[in-house]
Amino acid sequence: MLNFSTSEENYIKAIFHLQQDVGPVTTNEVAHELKTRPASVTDMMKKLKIKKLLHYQPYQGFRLSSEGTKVALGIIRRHRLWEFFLAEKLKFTWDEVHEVAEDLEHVSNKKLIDKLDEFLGFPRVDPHGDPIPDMHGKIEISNKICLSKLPNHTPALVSSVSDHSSEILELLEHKKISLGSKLEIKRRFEFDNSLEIRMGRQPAFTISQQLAETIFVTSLLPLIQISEGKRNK
Amino acid sequence: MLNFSTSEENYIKAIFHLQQDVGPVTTNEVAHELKTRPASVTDMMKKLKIKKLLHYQPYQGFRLSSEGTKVALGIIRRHRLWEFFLAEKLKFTWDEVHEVAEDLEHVSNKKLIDKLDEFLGFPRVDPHGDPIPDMHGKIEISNKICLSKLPNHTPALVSSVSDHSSEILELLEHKKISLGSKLEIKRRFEFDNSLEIRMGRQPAFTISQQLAETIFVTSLLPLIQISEGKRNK
DNA sequence: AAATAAATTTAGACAAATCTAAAATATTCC
DNA sequence: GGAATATTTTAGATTTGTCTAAATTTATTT
Repeated sequence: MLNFSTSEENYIKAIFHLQQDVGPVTTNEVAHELKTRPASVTDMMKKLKIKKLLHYQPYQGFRLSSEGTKVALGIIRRHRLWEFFLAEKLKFTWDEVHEVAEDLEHVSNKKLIDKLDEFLGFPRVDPHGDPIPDMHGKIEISNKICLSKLPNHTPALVSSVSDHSSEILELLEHKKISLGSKLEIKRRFEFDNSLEIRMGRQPAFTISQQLAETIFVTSLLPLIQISEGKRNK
Repeated sequence: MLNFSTSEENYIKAIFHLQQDVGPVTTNEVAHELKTRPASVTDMMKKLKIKKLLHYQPYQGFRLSSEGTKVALGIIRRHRLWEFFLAEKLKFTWDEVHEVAEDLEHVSNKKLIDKLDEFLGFPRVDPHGDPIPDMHGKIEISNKICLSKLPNHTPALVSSVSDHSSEILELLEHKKISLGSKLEIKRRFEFDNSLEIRMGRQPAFTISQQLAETIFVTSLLPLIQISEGKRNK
């Protein structure tokens, strides 16, 4: 595996993350994500295309190639292992780890990362609950669903949180929700889409729509797959 | 404290190390140390002079300013803490740590480094026996002397080794010499400047001039200061 | 299906860090 | 002390990654 510049790595990572949600990634999306200009994105896309890391036709958006995906998973592995290290060993709080890991992830010494992985006990998820790719680039795909889509009266475990800010951390700590918490929805309020939640034997409490949309859970019961109509055409 | 580019940091660090030995540092010395061209060094020196990190007059060589020294000590602190981490926690061997630390040292998040320091138990020296500056930039100055200058029959502790290669590691392991080993010189041979060494109750053995010159020791007895004539004029 | 708006790309410029080749300065040696 | 040599600096080019402004392509509206 070749080496890439910090800048190239940031583009690859951004595209990987943007790809998760939708189909092909657009110039503007990447520019917004990386706080750079669309023209700079175009320049870099040409470079990454030449290096065969992505598929790209002018004006058509881009998709990582399989090689590009491998590279992205390597970067994400490094990022998440460092996040785990920072939280677990150095006692950083949840909201602080991301920024530091942004720098550490670009140190791309394979032996370093594999030994770090071993030192940490081969953790499966980072402090936000996101899965850590293994040394071969394999990543766990879990059955996470957004809490706002969990059916009522269905016990589930909190498995990740998609916002990493100190503000959400403050709220989650106040409500004593953390990764692994078991909860279920008792009731949904139509007015503001807030949810009444039950955790263990504690009294029920409500959480806002915004919060419910950032929490992801794994159901403890098999869920009936709700069809979302046609998949991507 | 401002931030500096990886390249600027490498120049600052090189000058700091080269300064240790002699007086002002020359363009060629830095170029050689950093495997770059003299013209590149001159360019960077102008930049660092403007940033007040060093004193420099064309053709006169350079010296770090007190600000530049502070920056250098920060880089060295990061480098040596990471080396300690790699050796102690990730079980890297002695000769492997330097290269990886060369990359990690440029991640300059103060909180990261101070928490790493704490996690490691505030180590005083890195795996080669070189002192680690503390969070205020204070560095221990020890009374190390080169083993080749230790008087005969004077017990001393091995306190650092100035070569970090796998070749010297192999030799030191074979002779069972490590940091903290107590030894004394029994006899010197004029022919090749080899030394007969005694470690504990083991049988004496000899070491070459080359090896003696890379090992530094702290005498367990106060040594008479040998005058070296005039200091720097 | 034009006209307008939005997104994307191109063209050209710039800063950082490097290089080569030539010029300037210091040093060494007879 | 002056010629030869070594060192250092300058001048100008190159690469990477960025930018602005203008041109091009695609999408949206009426």
